[in-house]
Amino acid sequence: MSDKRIEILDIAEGLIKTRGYNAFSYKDISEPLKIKNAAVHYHFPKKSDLGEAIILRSREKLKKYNKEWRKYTSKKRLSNFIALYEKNQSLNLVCIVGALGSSYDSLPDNMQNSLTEMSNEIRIWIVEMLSEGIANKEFDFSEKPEEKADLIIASLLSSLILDKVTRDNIFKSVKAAILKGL
Amino acid sequence: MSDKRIEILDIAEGLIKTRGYNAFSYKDISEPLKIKNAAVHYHFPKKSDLGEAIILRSREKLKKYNKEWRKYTSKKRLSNFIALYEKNQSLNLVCIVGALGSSYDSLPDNMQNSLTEMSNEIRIWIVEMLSEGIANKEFDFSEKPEEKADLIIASLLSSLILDKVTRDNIFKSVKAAILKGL
DNA sequence: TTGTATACTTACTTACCAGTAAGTATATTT
DNA sequence: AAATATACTTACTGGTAAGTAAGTATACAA
Repeated sequence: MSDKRIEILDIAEGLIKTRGYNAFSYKDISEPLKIKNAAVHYHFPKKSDLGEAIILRSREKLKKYNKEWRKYTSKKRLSNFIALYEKNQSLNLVCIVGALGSSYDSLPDNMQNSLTEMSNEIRIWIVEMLSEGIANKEFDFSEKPEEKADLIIASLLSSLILDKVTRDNIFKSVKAAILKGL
Repeated sequence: MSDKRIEILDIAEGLIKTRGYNAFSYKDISEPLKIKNAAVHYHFPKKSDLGEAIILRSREKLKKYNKEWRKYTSKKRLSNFIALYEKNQSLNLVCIVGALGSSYDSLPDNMQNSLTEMSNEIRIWIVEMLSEGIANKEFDFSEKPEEKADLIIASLLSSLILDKVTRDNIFKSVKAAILKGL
């Protein structure tokens, strides 16, 4: 991947995570990079191509982490997963699923499909993490792993949204509540 | 409030809850009502007026429920609160805070402010509900009411988003997990 | 050295969107 | 009966957005 392509993806991802898919234009990307709007179209002919590329890049990153973290305990893996959201929070960003999911019906088909696949990949991953933690007695909770996973993912996702809206630190208390419940 | 004004608010609220604030136009409202786009501008001169009116109407509704439900037990009140989300879920809608909050930085100032006030009103309300439930032994949990309230609000909010994205029933398991944790 | 791929710029089209000014129909008030 | 308020329509402006066609500069390869 060329440098410019990566720079475009980085800027667009930031815009999606603060303003959403429908509130940015190619001008918002081309201006800070000091190129023309048509240059962005050269790399990503349609806006939906750019949107899909951002989702795919995120899915690749998660796949990479999934592999890398296999050597760690379940506890450590979950803690690392929470740290991914903490990173967004420190930059005042919403996560991709939250940013795009809330306007799901307005998204082009290719983005809807890739986003759906992404969120299901995350769910499977976390269920696996929790099930293993229960099996080797690192975790102790009464809910079904699927139920627990959904609760964790859901609360992390929206704590980022609520952090912006309430102008308070919801993430902190949600993180504490999640760890207490394991 | 006139009939048309209410009809406009209803349609716009549905559009926000499925597509987000930046993905609908006055044409999307005027067409189904069989009026001209300028007629919508007559009722709400600027789009941000319409956006703010939708938030304000929601806040009024919540204030009304807050009053009406005072006669009920804490358990019943919380159950009613969850039912508000269940209503959205059954219509495949995201809640207002989720729909607007995820693109917070793109919203006009008046909407940002009203949305922030709304979410803080909800937090105060739920903390009150939980604190009373603890005091009269209807509830039994170890977290601080503030922490618990944030977890409940956060998980409800994003279960609606994740329902759309995963095309599964996250809300159901999140609701179960919340009730189990009280 | 000629060709070809890459990474753009220039210049444009088409379309839509928010917003407005001016006029019209109808009902209500004075 | 005249004046006024309400709820629009008609007709328009200015701006911006997505997307494209054609041309240019550079590097590297045949």
